[in-house]
Amino acid sequence: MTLNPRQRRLLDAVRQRGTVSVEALAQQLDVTPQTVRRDVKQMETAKLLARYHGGVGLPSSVENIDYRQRQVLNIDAKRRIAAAVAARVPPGCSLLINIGTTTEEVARALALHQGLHVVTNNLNVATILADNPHCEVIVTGGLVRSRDRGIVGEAAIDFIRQFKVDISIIGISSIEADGTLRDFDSREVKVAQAIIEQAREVWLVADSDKFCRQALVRMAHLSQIDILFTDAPPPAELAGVLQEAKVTV
Amino acid sequence: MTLNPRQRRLLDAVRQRGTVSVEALAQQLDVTPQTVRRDVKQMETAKLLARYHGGVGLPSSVENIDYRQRQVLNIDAKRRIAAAVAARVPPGCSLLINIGTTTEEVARALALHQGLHVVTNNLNVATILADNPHCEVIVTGGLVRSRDRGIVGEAAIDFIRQFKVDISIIGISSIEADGTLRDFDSREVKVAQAIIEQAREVWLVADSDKFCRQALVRMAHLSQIDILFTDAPPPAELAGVLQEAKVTV
DNA sequence: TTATTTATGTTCGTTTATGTTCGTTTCATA
DNA sequence: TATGAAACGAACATAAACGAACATAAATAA
Repeated sequence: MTLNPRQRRLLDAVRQRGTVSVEALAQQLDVTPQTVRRDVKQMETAKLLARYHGGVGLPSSVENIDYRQRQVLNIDAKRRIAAAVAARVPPGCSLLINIGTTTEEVARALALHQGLHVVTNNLNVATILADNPHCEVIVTGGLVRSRDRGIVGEAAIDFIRQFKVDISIIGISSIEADGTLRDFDSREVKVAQAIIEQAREVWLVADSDKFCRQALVRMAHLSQIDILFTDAPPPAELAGVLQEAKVTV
Repeated sequence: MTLNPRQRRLLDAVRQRGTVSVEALAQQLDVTPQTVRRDVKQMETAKLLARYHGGVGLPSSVENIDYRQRQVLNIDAKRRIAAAVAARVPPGCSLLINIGTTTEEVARALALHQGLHVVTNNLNVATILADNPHCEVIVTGGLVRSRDRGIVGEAAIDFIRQFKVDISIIGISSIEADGTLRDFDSREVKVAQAIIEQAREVWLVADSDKFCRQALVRMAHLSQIDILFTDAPPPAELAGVLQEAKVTV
């Protein structure tokens, strides 16, 4: 289905807030609740959202729920980060992009860039960028993790080692106060390390939620990062560590 | 399509502002709304922008249209073929699945199978099957073709050569009367050949449209196929050639 | 020049989106 | 379980947008 601007705003509002009442949507979109219902009805049949008595929510969908929800978390911040990254990516350069919801937003933001060469181990990123005919997309081989459609494993690492790119764009699960970067999955970490090694420049994208989170496996240290893109000033303890890196907020 | 200067300005205005009303465009371009509509109509069919009642916006993301349309072509037949294939795939076996709309339907039909091991060079198949947690999905590395999200190139072939699977499921563009199987893209053909070589058994899926079509590049011969799944009896000339193969209709 | 095609404006009947009203359904709570 | 308030949806009303058909002017060809 093709969405008109109001429907798009509606969808954004729901994605951002998780669940919204019809009344609130009506007020926000400046139409009557009846109109909201009509929109919602259509978008429900298109599986874009789910409705319940009194409001609207995201579709529970057969797809991986927790990933879907995580994707929604902080979507605004991620979009802003993605836009900032996209603005700095020169046309015609080569990129390595890893797994993560933020990096997926980056892929979306790059949809209109010209002449990019992108290597990724994220099926979603590959799918998004494959739609851009001015973009050469190379996907790594290997095992697909169903949770987030990331590709991990030795095969993926070997594959990545074939390339040397201008910029690596990586997402992360946690940034500790001393600048240690961690993730939850050791296989993913190994891939990310390879991605870091094969790039002339490394950009980290992380919304502010990541600053105080805990994760298991050490991936790298902030000193290996050239630019950090985020949406809020990092906590004070980190500020010192960040001296080594150039930071955009 | 070729755009005249006014249409170019129109497109610029929409790109810049996101969504614009027909009325505003008419005023800005100094023509009547009717003319704007005529322009917009053309540019819509050229997928340059999306229209809705009252105005114009950017096309809702970038889906590969002609592929989408092809996907719908004969969808019923493809579903039936896919169901027949799925019914014959034993649980826990290993599969190689190549590019094609029919093979994608097969992937959908396999969504509930248990313990499959699937290698594919089709991003769509990988995405569909990755949603099935009881299924191990391995995607080949290589260049993503934006037209249909297939992965082609030397890297993909080398990758496939690492595996030896129970069954290969391949789609095709054309089956000639003498049993020659052809496709349009030589890169895709090379991948398909590798897929055939690495399987203990080869299943071909092809709806009846494929029987009388022409295509460029020779991929294989029916004698290399073990089972052909289709939706209508093949033409008489083919029947003889099919003696070598076991056929389900 | 004249004829023909093309692009645009004009008119008007048709469609669409949205608001309004009101009877029905759903939900929470007594 | 009964009851009332809130939410819902069907039906209708209306204004805006749309598109077909025709008119007209400009560009092009003969």
